[in-house]
This record gives sequence, structure tokens and C-alpha cells, in this order.
Amino acid sequence: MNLESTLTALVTDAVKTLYGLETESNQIQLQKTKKEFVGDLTVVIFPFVKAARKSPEQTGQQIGEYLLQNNPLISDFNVIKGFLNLSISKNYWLEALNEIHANQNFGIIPETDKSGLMMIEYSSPNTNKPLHLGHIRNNLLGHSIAEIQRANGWKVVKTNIVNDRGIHICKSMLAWKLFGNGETPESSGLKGDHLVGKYYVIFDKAYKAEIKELMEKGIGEEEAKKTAPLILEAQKMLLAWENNDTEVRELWETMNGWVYAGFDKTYNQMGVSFDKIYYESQTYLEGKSEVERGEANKVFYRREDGSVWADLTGDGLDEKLLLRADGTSVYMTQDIGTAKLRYNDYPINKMVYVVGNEQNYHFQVLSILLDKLGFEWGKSLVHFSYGMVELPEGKMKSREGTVVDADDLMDEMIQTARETSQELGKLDNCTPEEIEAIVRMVGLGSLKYFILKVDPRKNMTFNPKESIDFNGNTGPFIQYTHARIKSVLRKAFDQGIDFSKLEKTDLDISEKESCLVQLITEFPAVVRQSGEEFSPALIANYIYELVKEYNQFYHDFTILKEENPSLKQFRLVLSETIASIIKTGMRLLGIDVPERM
RNA sequence: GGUCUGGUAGCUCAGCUGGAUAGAGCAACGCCCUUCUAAGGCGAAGGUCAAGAGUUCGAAUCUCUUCCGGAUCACCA
Repeated sequence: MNLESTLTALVTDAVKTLYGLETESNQIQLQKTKKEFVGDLTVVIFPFVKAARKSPEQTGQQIGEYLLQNNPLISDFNVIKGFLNLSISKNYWLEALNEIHANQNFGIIPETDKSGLMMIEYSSPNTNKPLHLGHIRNNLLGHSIAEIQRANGWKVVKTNIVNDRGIHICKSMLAWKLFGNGETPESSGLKGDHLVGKYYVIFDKAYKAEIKELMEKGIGEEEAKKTAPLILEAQKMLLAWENNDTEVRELWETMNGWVYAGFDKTYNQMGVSFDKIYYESQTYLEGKSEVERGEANKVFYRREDGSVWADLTGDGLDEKLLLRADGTSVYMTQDIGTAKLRYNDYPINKMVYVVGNEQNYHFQVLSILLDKLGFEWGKSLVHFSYGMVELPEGKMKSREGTVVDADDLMDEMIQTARETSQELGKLDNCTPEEIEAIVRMVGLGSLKYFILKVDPRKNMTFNPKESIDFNGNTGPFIQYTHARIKSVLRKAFDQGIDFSKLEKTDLDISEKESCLVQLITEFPAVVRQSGEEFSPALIANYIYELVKEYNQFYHDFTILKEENPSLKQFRLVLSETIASIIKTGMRLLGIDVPERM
């Protein structure tokens, strides 16, 4: 039984005995005592004032006295206005710390069958261009959510649906065929995904030139876009692909192979991975047959031109196309097929899609369609929706070439970390391998933390400079604190101090220290809530608060120079516990923390 | 226009199941390196929580209206 529920029960008991008031536990409001007041936890008295028929102050006083007399857990109390501030006995905090310190998996629920299996889809790239800043937010969120859900006892399957077919891939292929001169990643020294992306851009340029040319001949823009030779050629290629044309398929496989090799490097650098990858080229046919089944069951209907539609006006939405007149599938069709395959492959209890908020409508529709098709899991799917990332300079636009490439950005972050640490001479005693590892952790940690600390729903601005600051709510600041604690612990260990277990449990620790212990005890609750709300930001901000509080504590006291051996030991145990929570918490965000830096 | 979503300090963000004087960091100002890592800490300053109304003992938080931003409503993916 944790502290809060114990206290809730106590207060329930108190108001019943004193005022004969029956209360539900949710009527008792317990909150952390604000810093400027003395105490650990605060009971809001207002709900009981009526029954007590006394002033809030008197009521608080009375309840406080009752609690103090009836439970040794409460060491003191004070009343301010309608708030009863309770001080919890130091012994309680010391014992709590001891317990947490001994628990290697504090805050983590082991994987059990109880919660079931959660499949989390994220990343979901197209194979015609490299990953960019938007993908970074997606990947980081997806990976972190997976870690958090796993820490909450779910069995997690991370999945990626690669959009490896369609007109956009044909565009890259066609451009390569026409202008590529057989260029390969090996011959050009380019990363595979960048090479294919290069030809996508080349296609776009040439295509635009053709449109311009046609328009100069007096053809309308719409018409020009449709009749430009390049686009017709690309469409022909797509058709050939669908008809399993050997040459087209071979080129398709070669170029996609380049892209996958490139993506693997990017994912690897980012520290994300997948348990199962689906390819749209393998799932879109399944979608078609599902739609046809739906049509047969009168869930969908066919128009005169042969296209298939779902009528969602009854759900307050529009009509939605599912199959084109020529029988080819659209985005929605593929997602239906992919969903079906996934549920065939895994006993999924919860399906989560990490996809940008521009697709909110799509997933609203998908949920309804799956439900109409008779899949009981349709209604319960979760669209984990997130906002756009912008740079301080403004919006990213692929047309204006202001897209921030994921690989470039990560390299830059690492490079900045390297330069900063060199300037400060921080890593002079490390081997080149150590320096590389640390600089990488710090550079990527900056990026990851800055993106994850923000509420996912919001559009955000990524400021590279600010993110790598060693002050404030940043990854490096947290990493730095961790490294510093580790340094203290190493020195203590060298001095032969045993901090494996607290020996004395009647130490007179300061208010600030008990406050820190209290903060530590909240970690599991934060992880639970973060899982329920799908919010890595919750964990990020919690860690920051912990680190900040610790730093203030660290400033006021020196640990190794403390003369009271018991107090010294306590502070070491406290520090080690905090370091361990930082490490666990950051792991849930997908961020590594260095032992030294 | 319909739907969804956001608006909190100059900037970037917390806080939102209603509770005390609305919190951090950055920037700018003033201190503290004989200090377990100054990649740090302390102090002061900075607010009509977009606006208005309602519910309440009490509203940044809940409801309604308005204003501003973003997304979406494709035979694109």
C-alpha cells in the first residue's frame, strides 16, 4: 500500500469519526505540499467544511490533530487557510529510499500476459526519399512509446509499414533510368536513400520543365500536368510494375534495396528498431479483397464508373473512396489490408499508429471502416497523433529545399557536441573511442530530449543551439548530472565507503532531502501515467525536475566531505538511486546516458 | 464553410481529473570557482494564462461565445 492510499484511508476515517461524513476516496484531495510551505503532503479541507460546521482553519486543525494522534506516519502538521499540510516521519522516507535503492527495476512492471500485446506502428517511410526532421519526431516518439508501454507490462511489437510501391517510386526509377548512367551508391559514394532521393528531385525538375514548355505552347496547367511525357511514362511504369514486368521489377528491387540499406543506417544511428516490417507491395492486394468482401456484404457500394465507396455520412463524415474506377487501390485500401494481415499474424490487444496529425481524419475513417467490416478491434485502435516540427528559420518545404535531412542533422548535433567538449577540455583524459561514444550520446541526446520533452500534440520548434545547451531543460544537462553522480560514487567506492544499504534509519535528514526522496517515490506513478496518456514528455519533465532538485541539493551540501558517516552514506545512497532513475527514465525516452563526460 | 487541434513571461515550454502568491529554462541584469565536474549554483526582474460570459466557496484548468494560428475535408500517399 503506498503512502497516498494510506493517507486517503486515514483521512476518510478521520472525517467519518469526527463528522460522521461518508466520503468516497476520490473526494479526498491529496496533493504535494508546495515548496513555500512546511510539509510533504497536503489535504484540501474545503470538501469537509460543510459537514464539520466549522471554519476551514478549525476543521483542518481538528483533522490534523486526529491524524497525528492516530498514526505514527504523521510527524507534524500545520494548517493554512483551507489546507492541511502533513509532515511524514523521516523514518518513512528513509525506509522508502532503502527499498527503492535495493530494487533494480524500480518503476518497471515486468512483461506479463496480463496486459496483452500492443503493436506499435511508427516510421512508415516512402522509399523515394531519405528521412527528414518530421520522421525524426515520429521515430523518437514511436520508439519511446514502445519502451514506456513495455515498462508498463505490455508485450510490445514494434512495426513499420514501408510504402515501397506507387507512382512516386516510379518517378525515381524513371529518372534514374533516363539520367542515371548506371550510378550506384558504390560508384557515387552516396547513401542509398540519398541517391534515390536525388533522382526523385531530378524527375521533379524535368517534369516541371516539361509542364512549363507545354504551357508556353498554350496548353492549360491542369492539362499540361496530365499530359507531360514524363508523367505518362511514369504511369506506364507503374502499370508495368503491377503486371509484374520483369525489367521494372528488377530495377524496383535494386533501388529499394539501396534505400533500405540507407534507412538501416539512419535507424541505427537514431537508435530505433523494429520487430516486424510490412511492405505495402505485400499488403495492398489483401486490402482490395477486403474491400470487395465489404462490397459483397453491402457495407460499401460501387458506382457506375466502377469505383467503390464507403458512405460515412451516417457517422458525420463524408463519402470515402476505397477502390478507383480502374480497380487500383488507394491509401485507405492498403491500410485495411495491412491491419488484416497484422491481426492474422499476432494476437493484438491494442493497435497504435504513430502518424502525424495531418492524418487525423484518415484514422478516424479507418477506425470506422474496420469496425464496419466486422473487425472488433477497429473501434479501439489508437492514432497517436503528433504535430509538426519546425526550425527557428521557419517551416520546412520540400519544394523550397528547406527540408532538414535526418542524417545531416544527427551528424551536425554530434559535431557540435564534439566541438563544445573540446573547447571546454572536458574529454582530455578519455581514449578516442570513449570520446566518440560520449560525443554521440550527447549530440543525439540533445536532439532526442528536446523533441520528446514537448507535448506531442503540439507543433513545435526545434532549436539545435538551445537543445545542446548544458543549462536548463535539456538532454545534456541531465546526462551531465548523471555523469557527475557517477563520478562521486566512483570516488566514494575508491575510499572504501559502503553504500550498498542504508544502515541507520533514524537519521535526521533535512526537509530538502526528504523532499527528494518523495520525488523519487513518484517515479512509478509517472511511468504509469505516461503509458496511459502516451506521453514521453511526462517522463522527460519529471526527470528534469528530479535533476534540478538534486543539483540544488548538491550545491548546498558536499557529500564526500560530510563528516557524519551515516549522513554521508545516506547521501551516497540517495545519489545512486537518483542516478539509476535518471538512467531508467532516459532509457524510456531512448536516450543513453554516459558514465563520465 | 464542416470537423479536429492549439493560444500561458520577449523566446522555448511545464502546469489542465477545479484549490494556496501561475512555474522552469533561454535571453538581459547582479553575485559565487582554494568548491565530490563552473557543461554548475544563488539573487533580482519579467504575466490581463488570447478576449468575454457562465458554473463554483474557489477557474489557466470545466461550459458557451468570439478572435487568432495549424491540420484536414482528393480517383495523393
